[in-house]
Amino acid sequence: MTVRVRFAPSPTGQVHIGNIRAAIFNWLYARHVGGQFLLRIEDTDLVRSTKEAIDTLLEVMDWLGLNFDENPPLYQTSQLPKHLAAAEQLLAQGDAYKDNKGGQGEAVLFRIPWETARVPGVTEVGPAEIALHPDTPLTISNRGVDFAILAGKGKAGPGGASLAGFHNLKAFDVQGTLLFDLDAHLNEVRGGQDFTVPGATRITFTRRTISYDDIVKGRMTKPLDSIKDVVIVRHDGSPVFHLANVVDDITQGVTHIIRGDDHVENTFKHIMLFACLGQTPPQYGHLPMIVNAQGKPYSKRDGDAFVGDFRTKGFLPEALFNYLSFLGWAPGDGREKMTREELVEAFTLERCQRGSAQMDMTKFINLNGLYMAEIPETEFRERARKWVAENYDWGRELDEALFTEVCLLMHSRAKTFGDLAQWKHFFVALPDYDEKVCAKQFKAPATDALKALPERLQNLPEWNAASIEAALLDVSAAYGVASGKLNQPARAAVTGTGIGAGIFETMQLLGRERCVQRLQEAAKRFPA
RNA sequence: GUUGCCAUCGUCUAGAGGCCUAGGACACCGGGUUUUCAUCCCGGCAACAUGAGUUCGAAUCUCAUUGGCAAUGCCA
Repeated sequence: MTVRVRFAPSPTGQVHIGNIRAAIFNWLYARHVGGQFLLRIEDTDLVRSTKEAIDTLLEVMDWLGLNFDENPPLYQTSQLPKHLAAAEQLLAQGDAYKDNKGGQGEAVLFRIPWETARVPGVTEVGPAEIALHPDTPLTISNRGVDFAILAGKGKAGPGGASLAGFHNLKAFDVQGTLLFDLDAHLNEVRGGQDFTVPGATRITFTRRTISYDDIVKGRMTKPLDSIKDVVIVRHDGSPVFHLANVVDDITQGVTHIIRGDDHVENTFKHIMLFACLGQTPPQYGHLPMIVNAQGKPYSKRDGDAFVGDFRTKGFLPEALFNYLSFLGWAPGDGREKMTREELVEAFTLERCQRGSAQMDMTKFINLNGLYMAEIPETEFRERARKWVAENYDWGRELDEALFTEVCLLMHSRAKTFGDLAQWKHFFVALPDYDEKVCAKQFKAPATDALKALPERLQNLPEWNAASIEAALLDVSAAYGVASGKLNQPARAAVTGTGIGAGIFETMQLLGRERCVQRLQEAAKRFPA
């Protein structure tokens, strides 16, 4: 059977790296096994879903090269009739019921099945017992068992779950007297009669669990007495995520569901939904969350981790793709910088991490720098040219020959295209002087040497890096500045900063006139 | 509260009982590449959450504790 996986975002804002990482892993898995990668837009939240969000999502996926099969994607809103039909089917089968649970009107609830022969992975584990808080009466009905548990320090805690969780339920009071025996009233309860049992302090029942094998986390188990019936259609008639999600996965023939850790609890309900709809549940794999510097999973409110932001900051899509692939996964052979093809080749869900991973911007910037360095010179120049034209005032029109030279000189120093903002001084009359750097550099005896430099430069017979260096050395000697110690002051005066390419080459590129002009300007602005 | 999941250097990770006095990468510190920055090279710092057990032997297995996260919605 062909593997079919999907990425199912809800277009209610920007996509953050947690979401897109799930998309990347799905994509990688599909491409690795030669399966299909599907896109489904879960736009059922009509209030918050926007066209813009869908557009940015598509744009970001395209930018990252996350091509999906079966275009156009499936829009969840288009599936409404199928969702409702599924709810009808469940209702007709007795697997769902209507109830005015929240007092807002009648909703449809999926009933955790009492008979579980249809559901894979359900096993009886044996007798269980729960201590109850006596202030809240125990209620038993076809909609579930409800009670307050006796928590630490005699406090009451919320308890209860679906009726299916409590086979052979018996309730006792503090003396041990049997107050209620579900087996004796089973038909009445399942027929719709409610029972209230005040004064119960202890219940016993046969515990059953549902388990499945998670591709990344291993065998997962949850007791049925911790699962409540779930609303699948709201009082206003709109289907809820659980229903829509499962029905769409059936429609799209999804075989493997790879998603974030936060969905593990839902999985048990979804498996039962699949089973009650007559389908074999797909395979599940739950990815660890990506957390921020505070250790919290990224949310739409984090602002900083939107995928689109990395693009506008000048990061390379292949670097982001590579970096995100390594959050929660590693090939195990020490490789870290891998091409998309290598990643597809090496990727397996079995090697996914189980614990959450924190994004480290520094490491990402470093990796991006590696990718930047590797761009061939001509291509780099074209991309850089485009970048400055689109992002900076000074970049729209500039000396093209000079730009080519600057690229050659500065390429290795650019970790992201965003770093190109520092190239500004090459293309404008005066640099933006960094006050702190200048204050540090402009001190005697360097200042005097600096003042003498313009004249010296004017008279240089040749203008090249070697002659400039000689001139600096000369002036240094004349004013008692140690050899080489004039370089940084000169850099500050000419470029405004303390960092950059070799100062002689930089000055050569800038040209004699501008160097002289800037040296004089610096002397004026920062009289020592 | 309850249930579930997770736990190796600051961060991402390697590690599936002896190959581990725990390896790599980023960051950091020091040095070198004709004294900035970047690149490159060399060196250094730095971790198995804690406690019991199983075993001849445990980062690896078991249990407990602690901590983190998640779920517990008519959000998705």
